[in-house]
Parts: sequence; C-alpha cells; structure tokens
Amino acid sequence: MKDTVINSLNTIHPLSDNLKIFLFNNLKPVTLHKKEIFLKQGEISNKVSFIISGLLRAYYITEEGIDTSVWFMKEGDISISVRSFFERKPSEEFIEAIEDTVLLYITYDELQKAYDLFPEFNIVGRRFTEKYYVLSEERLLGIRNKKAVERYRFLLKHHPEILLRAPSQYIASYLDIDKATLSRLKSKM
Amino acid sequence: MKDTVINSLNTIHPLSDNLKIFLFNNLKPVTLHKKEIFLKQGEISNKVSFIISGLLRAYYITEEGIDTSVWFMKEGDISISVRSFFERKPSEEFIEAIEDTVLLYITYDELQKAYDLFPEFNIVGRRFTEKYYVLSEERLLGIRNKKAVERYRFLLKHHPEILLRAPSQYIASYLDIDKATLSRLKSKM
DNA sequence: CTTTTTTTTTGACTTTTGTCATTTTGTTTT
DNA sequence: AAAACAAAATGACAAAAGTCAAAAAAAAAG
Repeated sequence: MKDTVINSLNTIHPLSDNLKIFLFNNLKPVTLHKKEIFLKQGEISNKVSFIISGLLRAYYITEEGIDTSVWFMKEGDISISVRSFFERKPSEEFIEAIEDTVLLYITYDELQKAYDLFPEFNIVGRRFTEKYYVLSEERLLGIRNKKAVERYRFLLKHHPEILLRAPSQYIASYLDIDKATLSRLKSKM
Repeated sequence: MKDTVINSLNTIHPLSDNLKIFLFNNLKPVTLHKKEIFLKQGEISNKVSFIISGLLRAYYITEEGIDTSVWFMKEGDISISVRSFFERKPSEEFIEAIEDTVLLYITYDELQKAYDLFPEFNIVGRRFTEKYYVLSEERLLGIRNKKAVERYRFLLKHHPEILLRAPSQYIASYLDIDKATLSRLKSKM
C-alpha cells in the first residue's frame, strides 16, 4: 500500500533510498466509514492524503445553509484542501466519505521536513502541484459551461465514474443545478 | 525591471548569484499594444510572463463562436496558460492585451534549464505554483456563486480594479452574465 | 473637435432554471 | 422481510436570467 504510493512518486523523479524510508515511516493509514467527516470547516488542513480506495467529497455550507459540493476524490487521487493546506488557514470546506475509504496521509510538518531534508523532493512537489493545478483548471472550464446540460455532459465525458458513484443531490450541487432540474435532464437522455 | 522580478523571487527562497545571473540573462521584455494578441488558441504556451505594467485578458471562443473571458492579469501578476504550458499541449485560450502592457518572460526551455542547473530553484517553482493554484481555487469559489449579483459582489470585493479597468462585456462573460443583465445589475447598486 | 465606430443601457418578451408539494423509488435498520 | 427513513422523480407555478432591437453614451479615428 505504502509502496504503491512511493513508487508512483518515484516515477515523477527518482527518490533516494533515505527519502523512500522517510516517506515509508511518515505515511499513516486512515479508514473512514461512509458519511464520516475527514476535515471540518474551520479546521486547518494538516494532511495530504493518497486515496487507496473509496470516494470522498469536498463541500461547503453557504451562508444560507446550503450544502454545495466542490469536488469528488476517488482511489488514486489525492485529497487536499488546497487553500487551507498551503496557506495554513481555516478551511472553508468539509471533506467527508461518500463510500468507505482507505487513505494514506502525510502531515504538513512532515512534508516540509521532507522538502528540507531531501531537496530533490521539491522537484516531485513542484510537478505534483503543477499536475493538480492543471486538473483544477480543467474542472473550472467544465463548470463554466453556460447551460446545465453542457455542464452535465462535460462531467459525463471527463468523469463518468463520479456520475455513477455519487448521489444525485451531490452531483446537482456540484453542477450548480437544482436536483429537480438534474432529474429532468437525466430523464431526457 | 528585471531586478524587481528577481528580488521578488528571492524573497520566496534566497537565490544564488549564478541563478540570479541566469535569470537576468533569460528574462526577455515584450511590449504589447492594446488589443494585441500574446497567445493564440491552438498554440503551445512557451512562456511564463511577469507583468510589469498593463492588463491582459485570457479568453476562449466557444463552439458557437462566443467570446468568453477566463481571467484578467495585471501588473505584478504572472501570465501563463496553465494547461498548455505545463502539459505542453495546444492552448484552448487566447491571451490579449486590454491595455498597453509591458512584461518580462522566460521560456519553458530556459525555465526547465533553471530547474536542472539550480536545484534550489525547484523550491521557488513549487511555492510559486502553490500560490497560483490557491488563487485559481479562490476564483473558482467566486464563480460558483449561484446568483449573478453574488458573483458580481465577489469580484467587486476581491478584485475591484478589474471592474474599473476591464470593459463591461468582458466582465459580463467572465461572470457568466449577459451584458444586458450586468448593466441592469450595476444600475441597481 | 466632428464624425464614425464601438460599447453600454434600456424596454418588451422568451427561455431556462428554481421552488414547493407530493408521489414514487431506493436504502438502512431492526 | 417489514418498517422507517432518505433520496429521486414529477407536476404546477414563480423567479431569474437571456434574447432581440433600438436608443444613448463613450471611445476611437480622421
């Protein structure tokens, strides 16, 4: 489990043996049950997590108390509350498990230690950040589609699994469509 | 001009003298007149640019031929076509000058050379990417507001200068509001 | 500084999406 | 497997935003 994560990092840039050992010692497993909350709004996100299996959802509660999904993360993905983690400030979002989920995390402090002790790890960190930045911009592009159907089609094309695995109400709020509208939209397709 | 850029990089992480010299030699100036296009859709973005003065707009043309603004970049900001630059593939977006603009760029190849020759520069690259990633997520949050007024208010709060400097039609397409609706919305405030 | 062109504003009307209430279907839990 | 609960679908109506056309204002060009 840990080896899979370490190997995938190794393909980005070869890691020294000591770095591999450091990572092995600092990757900690967590198991979340369905509906369990992994990060609360207001907490500072202290972990980068590699999802081994399962499905997570990031969401926030608006001032009017409306639950709004921001994104879904599944096995193979990384879970991180970007703004909170990098800027060390309280998270605006919650992260919860939609399915039972297993993940490996490394804390913010240990990650910084890795960057300090193993300077070449900064290459990995940079590439990783670039990759997730690109993915975030891609999502933004999909969300920017004017019509509800187009946003739905974009998600269907790029992330069909999510449509199958996440409850419609979450999909609806992610796409910024009322759940009734989404329901009608699906029945027409 | 170059020194300003180099100093701002230096505050992120101290740069060696050789690295400073390398950057000095590889930062190239460009002047764009209003309406001039800096990056065309379909081209691979080869530059990271530090904007010294002026205002740029990133936009794309939809399948239906509609001009849609993606973001605005002003003096002090960086201009980069994220997906194209990092993934080395044709850009989906155009970048053009809204005002006369002066910038300093470094090419993709020279940047990679900097990462290779000066490993500590990866720290700067990583931090920089993190910062812009965070800003991108912030914009996404603003765009996700359900109602037109809320999206407008978010932009007003976080980037009032843009509202003053960019033509309404571009603001409207950025906010995903019809220009007529935006006009009405402004008159009510 | 006038003329021409582009952008913005405004009005009347249409379309899209949201809201609320109710029924149907699906999921947990005992 | 039945009861209890939660989620999804559907109909009738309301609200928000879009479209089109024309006038007014602003910016660019001569």
